[in-house]
Amino acid sequence: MPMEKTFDAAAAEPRLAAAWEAANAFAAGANAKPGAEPFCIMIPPPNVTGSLHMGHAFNNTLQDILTRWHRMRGFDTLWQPGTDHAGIATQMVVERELAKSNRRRTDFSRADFTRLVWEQKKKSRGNIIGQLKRLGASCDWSREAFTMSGAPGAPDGEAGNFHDAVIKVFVEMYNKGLIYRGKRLVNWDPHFETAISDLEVEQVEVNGNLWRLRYRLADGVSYEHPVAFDDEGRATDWETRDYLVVATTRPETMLGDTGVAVHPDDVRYRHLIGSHVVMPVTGRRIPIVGDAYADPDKGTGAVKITPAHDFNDWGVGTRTGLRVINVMDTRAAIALRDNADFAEGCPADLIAAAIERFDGRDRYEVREAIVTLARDDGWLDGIDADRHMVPHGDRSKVAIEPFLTDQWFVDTAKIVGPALDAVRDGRTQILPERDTKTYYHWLENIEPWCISRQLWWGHQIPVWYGPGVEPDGKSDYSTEGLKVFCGTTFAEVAAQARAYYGVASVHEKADLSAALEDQLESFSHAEASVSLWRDPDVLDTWFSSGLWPIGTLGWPEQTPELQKYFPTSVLVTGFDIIFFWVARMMMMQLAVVGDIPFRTVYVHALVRDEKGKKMSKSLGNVLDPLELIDEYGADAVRFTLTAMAAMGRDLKLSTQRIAGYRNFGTKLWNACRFAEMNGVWEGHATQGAAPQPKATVNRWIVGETARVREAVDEALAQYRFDAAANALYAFIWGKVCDWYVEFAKPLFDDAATAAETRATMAWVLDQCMILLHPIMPFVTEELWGLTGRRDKLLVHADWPAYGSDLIDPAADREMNWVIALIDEIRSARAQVHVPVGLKLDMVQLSLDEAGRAAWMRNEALIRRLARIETLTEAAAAPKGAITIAVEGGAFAIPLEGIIDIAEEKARLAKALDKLRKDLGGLRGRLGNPKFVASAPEEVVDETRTLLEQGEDEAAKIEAALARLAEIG
RNA sequence: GGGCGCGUAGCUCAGCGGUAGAGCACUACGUUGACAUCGUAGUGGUCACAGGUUCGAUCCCUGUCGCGCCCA
Repeated sequence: MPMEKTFDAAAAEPRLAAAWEAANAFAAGANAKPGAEPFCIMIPPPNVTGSLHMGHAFNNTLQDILTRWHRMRGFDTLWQPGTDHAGIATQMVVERELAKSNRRRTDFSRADFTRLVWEQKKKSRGNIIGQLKRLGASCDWSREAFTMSGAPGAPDGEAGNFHDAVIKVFVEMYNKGLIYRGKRLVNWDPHFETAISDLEVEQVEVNGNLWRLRYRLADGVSYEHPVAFDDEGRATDWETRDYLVVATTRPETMLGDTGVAVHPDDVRYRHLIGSHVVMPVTGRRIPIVGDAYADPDKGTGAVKITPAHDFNDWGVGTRTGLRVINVMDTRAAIALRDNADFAEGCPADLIAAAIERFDGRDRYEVREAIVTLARDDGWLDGIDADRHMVPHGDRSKVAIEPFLTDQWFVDTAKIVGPALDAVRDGRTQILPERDTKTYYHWLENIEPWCISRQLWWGHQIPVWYGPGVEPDGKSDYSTEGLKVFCGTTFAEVAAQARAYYGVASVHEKADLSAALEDQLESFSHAEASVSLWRDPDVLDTWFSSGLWPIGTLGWPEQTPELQKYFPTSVLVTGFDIIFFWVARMMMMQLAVVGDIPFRTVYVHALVRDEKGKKMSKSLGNVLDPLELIDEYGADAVRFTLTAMAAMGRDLKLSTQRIAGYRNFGTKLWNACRFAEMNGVWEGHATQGAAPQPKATVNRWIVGETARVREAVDEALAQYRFDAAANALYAFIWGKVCDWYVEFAKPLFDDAATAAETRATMAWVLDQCMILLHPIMPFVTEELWGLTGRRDKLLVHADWPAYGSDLIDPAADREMNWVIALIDEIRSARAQVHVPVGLKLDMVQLSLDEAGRAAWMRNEALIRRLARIETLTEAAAAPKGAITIAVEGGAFAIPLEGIIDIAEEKARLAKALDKLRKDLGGLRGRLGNPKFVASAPEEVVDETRTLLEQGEDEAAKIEAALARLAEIG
């Protein structure tokens, strides 16, 4: 059945994908040569509930190119797929679902809720995986991993040991002192009611106010505040104040103020350091402290200090010994009732009034209320509009609160060293190189990593608490006094506890109160026992995905895959997760197994819309890769992303561009169709070696093929995906289709050349399919199947290794001359408006030896492509002819009566003008003795040659012009 | 404020010490034995600006201007 005119991507893609799957084509080690070197890529696991966006499409296209390329080259290749359980994101999906029927997470038991999330996981997993498959991602799908596989409560079909790996790492790091628990100010997300890490906080610039509040000085103190200044900034007038004005963007936090800071060198205030103010509302007496954090140029120079609700204030409080008063609950509502810290040191009536007024209300409501109160009571000094940064949760999009809680931290300072060294000494290479700076900068200034999350979906922290034992033998159940047991299972922990407490039996209880209850009961038992309860928190998602390289390969089991594929070869990822993921994988792999996770990290940029805007749902400029695949085919989308993947640069995607590359696929398709019509594929089977044709044209295209193979390999070896794509585009369209296919037409008519041309064309087109396959897998696989008897699918075809040995320099020169001649004739014809279809006679005025030989050998195709009827020799050009000057010769085409003499004059004059300009430059250089002396010899030689050729050509054009002048 | 980039044809971008390229867009012509998802020919650039290094600078260095991004 003859080929269709175009490739039907929509129909072919599922069929081809099924064929690959049936052949197990992507399995680890498939198509590996004996003793092959391993090549392994770990997919950056998408969120299990996610769907494919343009960034994924880009990221996975690049990985697939590398994977397919290596697999075809016979490497022992593994592209490891999987998904991430994505703690907050996934829990959010389920909670949103529940909210539709007015239910909350807390309406369920933890186990029941977790079961719902597992169900959601099962339901959504297929989405993203199916979408990756539609892109053509050649992952070993039989090895699909999940960051929570094997976790307690995991349903059937979720076997695996990733959970074991995560727990084991936590326990080991805890035992080595790399993980600790601490009461610290953390970023608290009031929406999800959990701590988050620094990285999950986004700074958002918002329009707000700077409110100035008057805090009354205690003990009758007053001071002179400067109010007028001379030109040099010296105070010239003062007023007496018995209050201090502080400026704040967050008035509501004044309820937790425990100090006012001024700069120790600030002449306005420094004498007040050590004095006190009495707070409005609460009547609390708080000190004025000196600290360099107070910037004399910002606000009023005096800043209220709330150590419990601001990171900077926490620092000031720590340095100057201020109290810490927490006035908010986990949802960022003001919490004053039964708040002993708050009540301490304040008059009871004021406390009662404050509770009445503010307790239980949202932070923003209280802000309004405080400002109103301040205005009414006369301690609002003023309001200035102020634009400032407010930290927001990257998932919840609500303003985060610095919040004082007990959390678990990785002591990153202790494990950062090896991760820095590995990049510094080149064991791991980050590309583009500038991203190493980003990596260094972050790691060199690394902060402790808060890894506990107050969520239910995730790896529960393997820590159990029991009572502390005081010197007098009493049990201590206070938060600070608890004894921590860390182990991979309760049995392990129970053994530790039995030894620690010297008791025979240890029970596990749900929480502290259940444990206490049990403990009280145990007094009535004969046997001494202790009850422990597990830390309810789960680990940051990135803690587990930080173990992705070893975890997916089966660690802690010493699997053959781990032996073979670790350290992995390349990580392909976006720059936005260098900190989240890349740096942490480096630190953790080095800390846990003492080796780098990957040898190369290829960092790519962002996919933007065609105007350069970040794609976002709210802007409505999101291009959905799946819709694009539906419309243009996966190959077109892939090729577009590849061609635009200049290292480290954002790519602006337009559908026009995708359509252009879809056309490129069609172009190759039709070249193959042309071949089919000319019997090229009759009896064709994959050739092991390149053909050795005799005709110059065929020898030339074989050499060009060898060139592009080298270019593609070199480009891919350097991760220059764009260069690989462009080299193939230029070769297939610009060389094979534009010239070779055209040249072949007359060759097919000649019995002497037909056979070898068929063989050559078959080979060349095979090479096109092979070389293009990593970027455009579908159309090439389809063509491969349609065009010959094949032992293997194209996905497993042997990648060629031939090189410049196939280039025949003589054929190269000759074909370049032929192409230049055809170009010249076509250009001349078009410019003097000779109808395209008209066949003309041509006169050869002069031609050197090489030119004559070239003409002889290629006459048929020159005549055909330049539309020349006959060639005769003559010493001089006939009247009314156009002149064609080429290297080594000149031709004329008589066009008397057909062309406009003036037009031909103009054409030649223009050509001559450009030529003279070029020659002027060349002469100028050669005339400069310093150039001849200093420039490399080959550059000087080349310049001389160019000059000679140019002068020769100019002479011919001048002669032609002179002739035209005679005619008038 | 600190850091990293980027300013090349109308647009999107390659190039990078030897005198400027691609795709798209645009103009004219055209169904010549694959392809109109096409062909042929063409228009279009003091390579942001100013200095410096060099025989020679779009490319290297310095500064200026403009635009992004990241971290505070």
